[in-house]
Amino acid sequence: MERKVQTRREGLPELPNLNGQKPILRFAPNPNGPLSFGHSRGLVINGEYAKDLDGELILRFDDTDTTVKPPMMEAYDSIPIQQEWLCGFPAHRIVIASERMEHYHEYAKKMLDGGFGYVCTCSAEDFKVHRVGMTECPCRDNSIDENLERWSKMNDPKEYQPGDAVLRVKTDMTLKNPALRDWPAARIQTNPHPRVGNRWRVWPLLDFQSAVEDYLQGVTHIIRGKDLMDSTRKQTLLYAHFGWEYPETIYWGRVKVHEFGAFSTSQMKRDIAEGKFSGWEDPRLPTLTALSRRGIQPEALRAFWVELGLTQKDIAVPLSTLYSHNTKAIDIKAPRLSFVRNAFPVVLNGEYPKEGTIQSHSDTEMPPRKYSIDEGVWIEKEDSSKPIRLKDLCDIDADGNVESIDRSDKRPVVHWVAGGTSSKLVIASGQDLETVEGILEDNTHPVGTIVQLERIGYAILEEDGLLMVHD
RNA sequence: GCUCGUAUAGUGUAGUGGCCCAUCAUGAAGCCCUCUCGAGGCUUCGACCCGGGUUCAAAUCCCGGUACGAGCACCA
Repeated sequence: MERKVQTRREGLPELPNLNGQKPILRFAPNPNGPLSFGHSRGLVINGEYAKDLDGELILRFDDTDTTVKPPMMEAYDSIPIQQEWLCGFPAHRIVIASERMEHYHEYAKKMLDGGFGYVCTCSAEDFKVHRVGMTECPCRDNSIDENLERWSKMNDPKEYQPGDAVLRVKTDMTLKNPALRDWPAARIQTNPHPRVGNRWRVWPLLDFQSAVEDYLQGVTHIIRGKDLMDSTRKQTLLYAHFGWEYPETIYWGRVKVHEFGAFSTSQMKRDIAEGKFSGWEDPRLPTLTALSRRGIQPEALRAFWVELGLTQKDIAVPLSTLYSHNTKAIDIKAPRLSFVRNAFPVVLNGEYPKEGTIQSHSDTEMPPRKYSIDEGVWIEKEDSSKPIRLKDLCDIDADGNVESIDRSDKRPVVHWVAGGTSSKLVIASGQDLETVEGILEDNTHPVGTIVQLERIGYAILEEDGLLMVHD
């Protein structure tokens, strides 16, 4: 009996409603800090589609909030670098929202002119009562002229102050979903923006700014977290007012990586300021710079996210899944090296080759490593005082007497160092930084080389020691 | 409370009515190879949330239940 082999879809699912067009995708972080692991999903998914379908990836800085999550100037420079590192190509366009404010103002005014927006002077608390009670606020029925006048008052420093008035999109106060009822589109902020200072007073909120910008840029597909589902619905209502067609939208669910815990950009910023972490590159942090420093390869990150796919399911994945992809990326080019922790000296008695070479990598043609022994070697304390096989050298008994050059039995094979240099291996485990002292085999690999420490795992050579990649 | 969404092995994932006693990866266990607890090869383990309905036929469609998650900000 023959059974047909089931066809399994490889990679990302097909993009819906492509209709032969090249997709225009975007990834829009808030530049209030460097990119982190969480951002990498959006970058990878949007980037892979843009690359595979010969479309375009827009990198957009949604930096219209100067109060709650104010922008950080260095992020404007670091984010494009991190984006290119991760995606493997630079974004086709970079859009900075704070420099396109005149467009948002233009469409805000069109909204008022068209009678589908209004300036609301109710307090947030008062409006909440209307939202919950499905009642209309008094500002809703004001004339277009009244609204235009109030709009200019919002923009006038001598008139409305922050909190006095917001611009709202007129939807329907009896909509089933409370989130959609006359949602806010813009508000007054007087904190200076790091890029454009106090040039603007009325700033758009995400749902409005993003919607207008997606339209202006001709975005065809929006792929984002399902927490933004209501954003889509709000923006679709706005698009209907303008007579635009909303892009195809796809969502992914929440991802929890247990080892990373709950890091937020603002929390990390505080912890770094308090000295809890050494900086954005601290190997304990889930930032892209830290991951890169720790030897995580961009292709591993890409394979990881593509494999998780685009389901709306909430998932929890262990970091070991990412590590498994990373091993595939680094093993083939990682030279082997010995690092002896808790070094214990063993004097060798008997005949054995005092000089020789050992393979650097059993599956590649890497130049072999040389060793030279005076009278003994270092082994790990845990391996001492029992018969062992010194890897690639000889069998010895518990006292260091050489028993055989060839492997004679199934005794454990142990790594060792002759000479060597004392070094340290730093291991980031959760919130802790563990340092292990040891002796590293002499080598000429440059800083930044990812090596495999035999019987320990992968590590990256740094100026002052070794940083554990993963095992 | 209201609204929206999701539910396949330990963890992820494929699968849109019959090729499914369910795919692939990861994980665990074991074997082979290898002078690493690495890499590679092989074997084994292990799942369609529950209850109804539609149908000749349901993991797949419909309805309830349950669980989990998200939104209801003058944050993104």
